[in-house]
Amino acid sequence: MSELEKQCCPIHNLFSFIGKKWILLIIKSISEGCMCFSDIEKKLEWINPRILSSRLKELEDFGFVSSHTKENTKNKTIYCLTEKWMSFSQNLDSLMKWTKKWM
Amino acid sequence: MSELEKQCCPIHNLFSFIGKKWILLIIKSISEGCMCFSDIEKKLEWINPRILSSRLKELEDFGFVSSHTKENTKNKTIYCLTEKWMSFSQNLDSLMKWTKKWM
DNA sequence: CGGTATCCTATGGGATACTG
DNA sequence: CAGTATCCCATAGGATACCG
Repeated sequence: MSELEKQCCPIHNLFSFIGKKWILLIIKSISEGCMCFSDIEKKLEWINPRILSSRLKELEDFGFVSSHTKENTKNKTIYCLTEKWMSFSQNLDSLMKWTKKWM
Repeated sequence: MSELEKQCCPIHNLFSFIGKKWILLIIKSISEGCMCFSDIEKKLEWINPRILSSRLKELEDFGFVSSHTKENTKNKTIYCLTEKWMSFSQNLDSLMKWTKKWM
């Protein structure tokens, strides 16, 4: 990998991940409070369950979402945002200001 | 479009655009100084000319790159970064710090 | 309810050859 | 040199049906 690529790679990975379809909408949904699968499905009326399932896994792998399966409640899994996302989201304010001015 | 989508859309557009393959590498190349097509091609050794051409157009449409065709020099077009990119790039420092800590 | 499986199409983008 | 044209394949993701 060239020097150029080394410099760009982490930012590219970050942007291409967050830029994926549904990712931000899913995060925004969960940001209103931890949610189970069908809650998110309802919020994002047109999402395909296959896509939602795979996005949630990707979000977990990336570290922006954590999932917890509640005992006793027959497989009820809830999804929450992580510290990693909270930390990242601090960058969003200035980015949103930028988009308002330039996009 | 739902309220949720309205909130996320500009950021999504921004991230999905910058997250595209080659976009950051092209920008990084040009950031060393305005360049013509073949200069960028040489820097990014493995890029397909069809892709480079289309990415440069997208970058122009997005407003991150401007192109100027020099008279007298038979179709020599040079590509430069714009104010819009310069303004955006001010957000990159904190993002890079974030990636160093979290990715 | 909380997902998986299957199918299908559209788009992305690489390889290569070509043009003014 | 500065792209464009053609072809081709892999992946993304929507539709729908199904399962424990």
